[in-house]
Amino acid sequence: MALTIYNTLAREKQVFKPIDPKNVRMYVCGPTVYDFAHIGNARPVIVFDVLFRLLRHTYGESHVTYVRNITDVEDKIIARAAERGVSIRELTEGTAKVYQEDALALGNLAPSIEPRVTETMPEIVSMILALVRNNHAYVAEGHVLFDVSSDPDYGKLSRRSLDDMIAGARVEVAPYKKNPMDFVLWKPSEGDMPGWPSPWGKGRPGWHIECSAMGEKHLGETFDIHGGGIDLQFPHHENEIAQSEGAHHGKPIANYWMHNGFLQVEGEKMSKSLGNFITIRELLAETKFGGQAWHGRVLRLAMLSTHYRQPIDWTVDRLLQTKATLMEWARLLHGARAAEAPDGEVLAALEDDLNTPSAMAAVYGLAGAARTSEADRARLKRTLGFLGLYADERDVDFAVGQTVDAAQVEDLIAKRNAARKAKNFAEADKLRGDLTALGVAIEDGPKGTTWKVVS
RNA sequence: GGCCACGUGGCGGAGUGGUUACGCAGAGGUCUGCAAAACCUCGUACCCCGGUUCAAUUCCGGGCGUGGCCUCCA
Repeated sequence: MALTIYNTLAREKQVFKPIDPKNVRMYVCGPTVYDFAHIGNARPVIVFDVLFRLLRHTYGESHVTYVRNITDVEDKIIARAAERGVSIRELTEGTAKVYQEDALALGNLAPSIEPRVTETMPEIVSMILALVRNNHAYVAEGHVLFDVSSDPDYGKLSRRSLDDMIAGARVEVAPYKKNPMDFVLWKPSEGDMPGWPSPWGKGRPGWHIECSAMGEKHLGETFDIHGGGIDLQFPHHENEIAQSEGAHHGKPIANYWMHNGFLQVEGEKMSKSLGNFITIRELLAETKFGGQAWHGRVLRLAMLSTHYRQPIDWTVDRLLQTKATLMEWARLLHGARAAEAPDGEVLAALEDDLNTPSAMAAVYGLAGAARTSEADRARLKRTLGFLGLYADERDVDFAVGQTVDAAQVEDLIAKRNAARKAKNFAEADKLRGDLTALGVAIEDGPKGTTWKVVS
């Protein structure tokens, strides 16, 4: 079966045809590193990691290039660094490191390239020069602005017309703009603000140009897939298209645009003012959400349980259910060997525009078969590994931060079994109650009593 | 105000113009000292109102609800 992708540009599912099967190229907008990433930021990272894995499987591991940038120049970074009294570099390096650790903990592969804006200045400046040369940009009061009226296709991704945008605009229009929708490519930096030399004086790039420049630098003028959150569709991606295609004489920047849906927390928009703002780090290492810390793979599977284009509601309930599922699989797979290839049904579901819920249905079927068949166990292990959902964890590993005293548990079990032998069932049941209170469930099997930590 | 998504059984969540996934929870059963695990059985749901159609949850229109973008938030 062929991979199909919902292309935002066309508003329909299309069969994916790479420009060069020997080098399939994907760009995904990464974080602006001024603060820890929140759980909403994790969605595109996980979703496009699954796509990365699928592409690697289809075209070969060495034939896919995945670029996910780190934006380390931005006004919010400048403000935050000043606020904390640290250097910009300290702030961005520290935040980027946490981001990479978080991404890894969520079971993601590292992208092929993680470029930084600070390392892309020459390319940014030369792209702006090209835009000025092609009459798509103009200089005004030390700024360089993109002239939207020069681009008849402006608005093609978000399907808005310039007229609509201007009518609905509530933006304060800078006096030096020719058109209210014109956006900044380069702006002046004064005093000790971070700045780089340019033909227009010391300055720094505007918000959108960095992605255009990094895409071109690492993937060429036209690449296959561009991904990101739906909220970036306008203006960020629209402007990326305008810039890259303006600089490249109309050559498309990407053939397929993919957008993941928004995330809500317990039915509400996540926001600092509502007090439900939650970072990946807090979910992994603190007990702020749902009273416990969560294993990264729990967060990953929870994210993949909804199709990427649907809105997702991030709830404690969902995490509890997901965790139980993963613990079950981990118990089932302990000691299993991995098969050669992931399950065909799962792959087929993923090839249908990354239908992860449908893929999970196939996984459940496999898990059922795996209870009695060693071959299916092997296949399940390989498939979950492929999805980034299993790497030989034990079930207890998913119960993050819930430590139990194994010696105490064994002792209680021994006492209970003694009571059972003596047919003192009232005492046996009391001891079981004690174990339950410790968060331990027991099973009397033919080979004796086993126990496990439960959520 | 303008533009755009989404609304499925108790919960989560695919999908489809007519045979209605899958997971969790729940009910009954086999089993068990009691349980658990395992296994078997059980759920005809698709926001509202019109329209198209032999037939709509699925297509079209309107309404309501939720959310997104237009305020450099993925």
